Amino acid sequence: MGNSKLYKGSLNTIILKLLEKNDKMYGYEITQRVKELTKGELEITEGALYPALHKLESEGLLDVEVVKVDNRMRKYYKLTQKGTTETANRLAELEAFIRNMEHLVNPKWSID
Amino acid sequence: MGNSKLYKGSLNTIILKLLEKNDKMYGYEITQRVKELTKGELEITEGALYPALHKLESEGLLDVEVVKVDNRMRKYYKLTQKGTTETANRLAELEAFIRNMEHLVNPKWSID
DNA sequence: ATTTATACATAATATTCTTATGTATAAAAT
DNA sequence: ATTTTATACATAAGAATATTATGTATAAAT
Repeated sequence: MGNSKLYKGSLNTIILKLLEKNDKMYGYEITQRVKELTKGELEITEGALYPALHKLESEGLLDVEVVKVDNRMRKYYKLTQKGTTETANRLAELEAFIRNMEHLVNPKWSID
Repeated sequence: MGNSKLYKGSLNTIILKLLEKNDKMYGYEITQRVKELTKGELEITEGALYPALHKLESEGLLDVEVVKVDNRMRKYYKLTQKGTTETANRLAELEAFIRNMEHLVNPKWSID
């Protein structure tokens, strides 16, 4: 993903959040949406995305529905109930992460 | 590091930033400082920290100075000139990352 | 005397991602 | 007409980064 190593570990959270907002999406759509939302700065690679989707499905966080559009396959993913709960948890973790990084990188208070 | 997977990839940036602020630090000190600054939420493991410090040193971003205090060894690390430059780059990347994650997770504008 | 804290280190394993490769159809460009 | 680009999925080999487990050694606290 992208050029920066910082995204490592955040792909699942990104996928879950997009599905929370958009009800159902397919893989290729996710890559394009992320590109748009980050103005081209974040490009999800297929080698990361598809295994991630499969894993989230196997964990019971996503349901899949295969559809044929213009003679091409699409696999639409949507959050399960468990997935919706887990998304809230992941988002809380993300916010905690960002708060912590801000403390470390731009501390408003300091013990020095 | 911690419980969340999100920190994967950010350890180097954290180390560099702490050294930018504190001139020189030793490994154990870094683990304790991070723990304090995050109110215990982020605990750097030694198995991640020491290899990271060695790598940053081998890349020429850190200089090391071995000191004996109370008959115990300490390896003090500090930024090289190259390390100072690289720290600025990494911090800019971190800020870009956080902006992008905010766009993805809490978009102020939306194309939907 | 034992445990906890300080202080370093590395090996085996797990996780996550990149890069490369593969299949297949539709649309656009040459 | 043919080649390239876009759409749409997938997986395997390898790199990068972290966890867990283990090891050495000294000082302080229980």
